[in-house]
Amino acid sequence: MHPALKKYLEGKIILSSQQEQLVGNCFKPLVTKRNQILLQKGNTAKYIYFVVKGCLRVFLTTEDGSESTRFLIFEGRMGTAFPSFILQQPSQAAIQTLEASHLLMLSNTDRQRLYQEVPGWETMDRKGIELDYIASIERIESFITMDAKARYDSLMQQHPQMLQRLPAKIIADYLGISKETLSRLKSKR
Amino acid sequence: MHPALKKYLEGKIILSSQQEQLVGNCFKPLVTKRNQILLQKGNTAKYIYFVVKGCLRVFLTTEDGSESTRFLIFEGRMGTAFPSFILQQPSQAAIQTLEASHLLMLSNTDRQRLYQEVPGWETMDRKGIELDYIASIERIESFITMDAKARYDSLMQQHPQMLQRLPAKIIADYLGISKETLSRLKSKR
DNA sequence: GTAATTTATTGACATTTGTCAATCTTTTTA
DNA sequence: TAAAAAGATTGACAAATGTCAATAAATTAC
Repeated sequence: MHPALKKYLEGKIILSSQQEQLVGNCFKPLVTKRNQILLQKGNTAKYIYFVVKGCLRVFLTTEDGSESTRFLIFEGRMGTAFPSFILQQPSQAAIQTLEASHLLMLSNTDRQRLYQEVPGWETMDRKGIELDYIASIERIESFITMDAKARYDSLMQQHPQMLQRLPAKIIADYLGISKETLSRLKSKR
Repeated sequence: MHPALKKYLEGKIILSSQQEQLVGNCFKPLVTKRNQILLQKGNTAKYIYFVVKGCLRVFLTTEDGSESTRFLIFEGRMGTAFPSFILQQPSQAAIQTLEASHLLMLSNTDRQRLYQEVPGWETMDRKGIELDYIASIERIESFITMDAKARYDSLMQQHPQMLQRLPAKIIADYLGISKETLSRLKSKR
């Protein structure tokens, strides 16, 4: 098993060496360049990605060519185009790497297999989904209760590394604002 | 077991009569009036609510007294102040009934008990959480990609009953807009 | 290393949305 | 049923944010 995945699982679940091997085999390594498309809009998401190194972006594209970032996934985290992956339906969103990345891919079938063959895996996974869901609830609240400036400040406080690492236009559409507005917010202290 | 709950579980899980009794006992009935507070902001959510009849509102209050609706929960659905319930931390949000309601309450400890004693319960619950999470992702997307009018039209199409049943000001803050703006959107075609 | 491309900033202006206040309507309660 | 409370609408105006265009800066690719 990849040491980064092992670290991720530490404290979340205890695996026998046999189980560890099974889990390790289910996560297939993938090394990508920057700006590589992992999932095209319209295709069905087959994998969840664990990010060992690099960064993924799940984003929407509209008819007129504009893009909106639904999620960003950094080192030590898992993610995918969740609705498509769970419902096994064509994805509204696409997935791309924002940096050269090292990934571990878990297929939907292997995911089911882990549920069945590794006691405790489903509980661990459920708890992970619960936390992701909570994060998304908090993001919804940020849209309901905060203006653009407040959302930016909040992001700056919670994920300062995001701002340094990613182009501002990605941050802007993650926040749901135009890149010009973000640029002005930054200078406006 | 309450017939509404039985109907909810139908097709999701198969229970022995003994298990059915256990589940039925875990969900405690509660009859409320309109505008009754089920959870105060600052308290920790102890229950998930299944709505047999009526409607719940999970909402945020700010210092200046304004309110924002985080979630609305109608008949045949379950919900609570999710972050507080899962993390067992003081809730940012409060819960109130918007109508006289019939509820079934599941405590956190009984929830754990069902996980342990009813095979398949956790799987069913996980799938429910996945769907709720998907719904919240779609709501995030609505904030990133749509303006107020588009969000209103979308809600009107997906949940027309909500608009008829609830005061417009509740709808407005669910959409993240002022009640005046909503009022204008409605007349504007 | 330089050209090409992408990204960021800034200004001018348009549009959307919010706020406040007044009034009208509906619903609730006594 | 009448009074009171809550909710909805509308106008006037302010504030926030978007759009378009020009330019500057940074990054990427050859």
